[in-house]
Formats: sequence, C-alpha cells, structure tokens
Amino acid sequence: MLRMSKLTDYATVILAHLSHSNGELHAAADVAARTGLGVATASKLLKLLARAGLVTSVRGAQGGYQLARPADEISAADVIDALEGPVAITACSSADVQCELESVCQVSTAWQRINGAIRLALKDVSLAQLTGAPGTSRPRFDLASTVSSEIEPATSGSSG
Amino acid sequence: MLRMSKLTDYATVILAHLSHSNGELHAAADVAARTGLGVATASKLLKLLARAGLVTSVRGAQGGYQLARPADEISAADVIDALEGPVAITACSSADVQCELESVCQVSTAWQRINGAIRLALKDVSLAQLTGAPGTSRPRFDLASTVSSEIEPATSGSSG
DNA sequence: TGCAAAAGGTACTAAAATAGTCCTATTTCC
DNA sequence: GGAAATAGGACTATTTTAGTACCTTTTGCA
Repeated sequence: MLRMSKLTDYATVILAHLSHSNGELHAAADVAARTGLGVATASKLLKLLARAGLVTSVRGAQGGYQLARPADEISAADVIDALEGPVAITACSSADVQCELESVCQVSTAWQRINGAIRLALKDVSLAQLTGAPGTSRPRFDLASTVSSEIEPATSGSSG
Repeated sequence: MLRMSKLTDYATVILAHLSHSNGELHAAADVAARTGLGVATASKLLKLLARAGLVTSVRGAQGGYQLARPADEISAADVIDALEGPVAITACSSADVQCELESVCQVSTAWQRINGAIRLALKDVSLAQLTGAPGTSRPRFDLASTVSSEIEPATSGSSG
C-alpha cells in the first residue's frame, strides 16, 4: 500500500551517503560504487536530485555532487517530491465518470485530507533523522497540532 | 507520491455507497450502476472486499452485498489492506544489493517507521469519517500520543 | 425440477508506470 | 587538446495496474 518507488528509496540511500562527508564532491561513479547501484541509475538519480535542488553539481573534470543544504534541512517530503513529482494520492482527476455522485467527491476530499496529513508527517522528518546521524533527534511524528489547522479548512467540498 | 491505486479509490466509493443504506443487500450490477463503475470491475472489487471481510455476501438469486460492520468500525487502513495487501513501503527485500552498506539499512528502517506512522494515521480514520456521514466526528489525525510508543521500539536494526 | 439471478473464482489481455540503459552534448581541469 | 565529469534526452524492458471474460456454484422462485 502507498508504496514508495524503488528509485525514491535509492535516492535516500544516495543522499545518506552524501550526508556522511563534509561538503566534498562525489562523482556519480563513486556514489554508484559505494551504494551498490548501477552507475547509470545513480547518475540518473543524482541528476534528478540536482534538478530538484537537493544536491548541487559541479561539472567538468574533478566535478561531482554534494548536498545543497545540511541534512537536517532536507525533509523526507523533499526527497519524495524530487523523485515522484507533486503529490496526488487519488486519481480522481482522470476518472471523471464517478464524479457524478456526491458521495464520491466527499470520499476523494477525505482522502486528500489524509494525504495532507501524510505529507506533513513526511515534512516533519529530516534526512538527518532518516540516516540516524549522531546528534539528531528522532522523528516525533507529532502531527496533531500542525495537522489540525491544515485539515479543517479543507472540509468544504472541492472539485474532483 | 505514495499513490493509492485507482481500485482502492473505487472500493472506497463502493463502501460509501453500501454505508448509505441500512443493511440492505446490493447486487454488484446495482452497485456498478450507482457508482458509474463497470459491472465487471465493481464485481471484482466486491469480491475482494468480501474476502477481506469488509462486506458480507449472500449468494444466489436476490443475493448481494452489505457492509460487514458499521461504517465507523471500518478504517481507511482496512480498505487499503483489502485492496493492496499487506503494507510494504520500501522494496528493500528485493534489492539486496544495496543492503551491504550499513547506512542503507538505517535508511530502510527509518522509512518503515514512517510507514508505521502513516498506517496508524489511516487506522484512525473510519469509513464513516471518509464518507462524511452525519453524526460522525471528523478525523483528528491525532497521532502523537499513539505513534510515539510504536516508533521507539523500532529503533533497533532490522533485516532490510 | 428447472430456470434465472447472483456471487465465487480464475485466467487472460491491455494499458500504464517503473526501472534500467545508452548515447550525445557540454563543461572544465590539467 | 584530451580526459573526466555532469546534462539531457531517448529508448527498451520489466513490472504493476486495470479491465474483461468465462465458467462454476449457490439459491430463490415459478
């Protein structure tokens, strides 16, 4: 359920690897060797992460990649967004057929509120926490206070 | 990200429809007509929901389906489990390659903790809340208290 | 008793998303 | 100028999802 793609998982591994060094540059081939991923795959992922602004790149010989920000300023949501694009838990937009019934749209709205809650949970977890870096606190998943303000306004119906 | 399958979405619609009547039986063809889904698809979904124990079925002429429990005793997690099987957010088990590095398994463990938190969020939302049935309170997503006890024990490493 | 309605089960096909690979262009160090 | 490295895109293969069809079993009813 709610499966994360393999590539997102790999990306996390790559980011974890980058976070272990202090701003040094890592070539894609090096990252691949360290993580056990294929060179092409690691390269592809690093490009995507660079586009999303999570890593910065230096081109040319002696170039490579490094984290764009400290690991505790990169959230799990950032990683997922970078690899899987903008959030869309339900496919309501494409399946217009069912949208003729009121109950349907109520349901979709509710799922989207759940989705919002999940997003906030993911935003609350940093890469530093994911990698268990020393000196970082563990994720608390303390959603209640933050989420409630996000949920309530979404109560009124929306298209879809 | 973390996309729910269309079928799960449809299933929610079907369950919502069933929850609107008081224990009457609904034939698959009838459900299909009401929800706008194809008959074969609705039938397939109802079978899956029956197997998962979320609806009960009566065979033979004049048979049909109905909710197995009150709508507030069916959680969003139940629905997702019924349609998409047991939870598995990461595909770590299949990609053994990367598991040679310590950092990798730390990462997987962290994702699984996130997954656990999400599951608890989904368990906390009932079908009644999803359908916005009158007299039911809205989901609160009050995870903090419940989740913390779930998260901590998972800190020690697991096979990944 | 036989027919028709309805669920149960399974297998199959088609479509879509994912994962992985490769090629070429560009940049930059030496 | 050549080698190392990223940028970008195209392409293929694999896997998953969605949808359909077919046959079996059960049961109400004429």
